[in-house]
Amino acid sequence: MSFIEQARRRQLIEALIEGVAEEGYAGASLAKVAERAAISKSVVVYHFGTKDELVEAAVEQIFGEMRAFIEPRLDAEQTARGQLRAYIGSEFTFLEHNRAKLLAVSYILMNHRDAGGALYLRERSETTYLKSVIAILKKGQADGEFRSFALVPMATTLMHAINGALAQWVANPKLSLAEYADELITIFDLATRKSSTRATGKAAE
Amino acid sequence: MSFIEQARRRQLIEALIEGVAEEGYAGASLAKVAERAAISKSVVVYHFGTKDELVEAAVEQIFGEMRAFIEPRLDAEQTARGQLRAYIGSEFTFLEHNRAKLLAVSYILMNHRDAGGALYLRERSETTYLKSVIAILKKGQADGEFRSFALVPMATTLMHAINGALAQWVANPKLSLAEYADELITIFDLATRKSSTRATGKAAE
Amino acid sequence: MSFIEQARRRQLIEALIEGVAEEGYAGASLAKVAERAAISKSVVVYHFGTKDELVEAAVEQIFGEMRAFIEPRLDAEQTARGQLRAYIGSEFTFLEHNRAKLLAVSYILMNHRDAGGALYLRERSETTYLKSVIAILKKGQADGEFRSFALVPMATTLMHAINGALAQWVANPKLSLAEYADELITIFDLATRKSSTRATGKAAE
Amino acid sequence: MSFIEQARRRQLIEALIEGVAEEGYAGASLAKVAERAAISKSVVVYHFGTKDELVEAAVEQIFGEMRAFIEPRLDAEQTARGQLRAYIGSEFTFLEHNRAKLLAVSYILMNHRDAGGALYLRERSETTYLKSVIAILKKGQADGEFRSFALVPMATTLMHAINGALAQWVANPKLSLAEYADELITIFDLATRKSSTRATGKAAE
DNA sequence: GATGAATGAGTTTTCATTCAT
DNA sequence: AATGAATGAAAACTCATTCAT
Repeated sequence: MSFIEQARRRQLIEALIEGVAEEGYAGASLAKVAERAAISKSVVVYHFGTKDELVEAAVEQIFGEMRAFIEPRLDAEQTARGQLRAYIGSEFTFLEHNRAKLLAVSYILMNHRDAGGALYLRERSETTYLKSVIAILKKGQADGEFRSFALVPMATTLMHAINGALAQWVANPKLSLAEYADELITIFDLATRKSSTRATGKAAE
Repeated sequence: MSFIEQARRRQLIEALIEGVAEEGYAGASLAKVAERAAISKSVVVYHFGTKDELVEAAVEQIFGEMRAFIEPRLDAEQTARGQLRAYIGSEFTFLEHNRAKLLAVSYILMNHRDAGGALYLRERSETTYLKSVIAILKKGQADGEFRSFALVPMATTLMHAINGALAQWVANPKLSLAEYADELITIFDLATRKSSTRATGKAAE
Repeated sequence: MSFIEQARRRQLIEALIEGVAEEGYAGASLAKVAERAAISKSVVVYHFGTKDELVEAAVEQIFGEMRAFIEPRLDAEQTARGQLRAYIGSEFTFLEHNRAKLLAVSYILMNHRDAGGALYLRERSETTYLKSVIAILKKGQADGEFRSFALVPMATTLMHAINGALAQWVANPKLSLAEYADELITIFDLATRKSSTRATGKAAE
Repeated sequence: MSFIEQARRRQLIEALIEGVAEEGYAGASLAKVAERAAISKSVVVYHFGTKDELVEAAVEQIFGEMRAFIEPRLDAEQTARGQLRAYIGSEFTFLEHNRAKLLAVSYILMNHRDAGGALYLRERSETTYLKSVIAILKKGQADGEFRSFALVPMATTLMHAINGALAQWVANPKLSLAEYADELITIFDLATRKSSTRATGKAAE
């Protein structure tokens, strides 16, 4: 892929993200993206072939960035409990610097359907992100750090809790994300730990 | 409002709900609603004046039904802890019998914007539903049942947790909602109770 | 169907026919049809739902008119030979007064494809028109009027011969259709009759 | 013209022919041709300047090949009757090995128009092919082999008869072209010969 | 020789809305 | 109370072509 092509693709994906973050999924229209990028609609088609491919490329990219940001922070932790805190913390850090991206993703996952009307991207997000949270939870149970609970509801709740933070932040931009993150860390610490365990650190304060 | 008018409105709102639940927010178009109700587009306009008014009427109605279902179940509980469990339980019971309605609401809240591009319905849902959860949490803290935590993140998390259950259920229709509800009850029981409190019953198992 | 609806459909079909006759299949575009009818594109969609339905409605109508014109003229003849002459003669008479319609049909049959890329209308024309010619030929052979020959090539040749006349007429509008018809009558008279038969009348001159 | 240039032109013309034969005139678009040839659109433009020139080059080439195939076979015959049979026979032989080419030509002749909207290629085909048939017919009449008939209708009918065979073959690929050719030979033998003439050979069987 | 990039005009279709009846 | 008719704007996409490299 040529340099100019890469630049254009990046520019168009950015335009899409901004548009969707501001206007909702309607901001993903070829016309809106082209206007934001100050080019003609056909350029978008030229570089992506299809609206769907643009949207999917954007999601892939954001997912990739998130993974690249979060994974090393998880690997730096030994305990499942530490990983859980690191997961929430790094999601929030990422969120803080990528509001538009996460907003865009959440609009797209809710609205983007293939020709058959299926929400295939939703599924992909589940399998990608849910799985990594579930892995942490499983490890915590295996290591005796976590109590026994059903994995899917806990993981789903955590992911939607972060999404809820995003929604709150959008509604109220003065919200302190750091404090919000601490609250979530405590909530999931309490929700997952073995009840006999005397919690130490923040969660027990 | 005449009887026939009421019937029509109910019919059209139902058509909208089905359409949105199946096809996403695109299912809210006048043409789709009219087709589903097997009448002409102009009838919809006649009874609601505007697409927006139809959509908003649908949301109002669903919100009303939820309130009517949940509130008495909350009032039957004395303790905040009991109310919290009742809240989650009755949300799930409602969900079980009103999948399409809640699905439709979640699509609409995410997509419906006024002429100026504002998501005003989202705000309304927050003020309505969040507030009732916050009231429970506040009472629990005042009565010494709950630990000290920030109200908004906890309430937001709970509401999005329920939304997460809906999403999981849509993706996997065989999911046991009762078990899922129990898990959530435990999670929020653990997350809210005073740490010194020795939980009894399910939550502590 | 209301009166105004019928009128619009007739008008739009007419616009389509004129457009296609003048500009080829490209003249069947919604924009061109709408412009010719001096209305907006959406009116066409309103009345036909789809471009394909408009095109197919036009073809049906023309086929119907042809059938209505030709069939009684065939029924008025007792012998196969007479029917063959009547067929050619009435096709030419029809052609003379419906140049645009037949031109349009021939463009459409050559170009109109369904979503899968199949030329389904061609097939329909074959089964409709070829069959009636084949019936005449069969009868002629059964009655001993015609020699033995393969039905499909003869029928196909006749139909394409008439199409050829249309093409010639378009290229050269001063062409005498009556004389051309006489030539074709003779050609197919000679081609079909029993070789022992002494032809009488024009064909044998 | 360099060797590589020639090769490219041949390749592109071939891609055009295949595309048009399969998809109709829409298969003649630059994008489709380029995709079929697995090169970029600009290559097509580079070698032909214009879509129209590509299309016309393709037609020229096919016409040339037909002429090269048929002419010697005509020259090998002394009598007009023999030439007529040879013409039909060699057209069919050519057709049998060049289905896509003839299909493509027939789509192009029907659809390709210049900027002014004129079907100039049609005219060219008439003057090229019709003329050679007319020459045969004229000779047959001059030599007393053929009866008196109008030249244009007979020649047009013959040419369209062959086209009809192509159409039948496309609709029904199991069709025996050899038998079909024999039928046409007989038909035009009977249609052209002097009525007193006792036909010999196949036509009179 | 070949191609990547861009474009404006064109395609069919969906949409919310207005208006007269 | 209902609806048929019409519309302009917008949607995604295709097309032939131009231009710089």
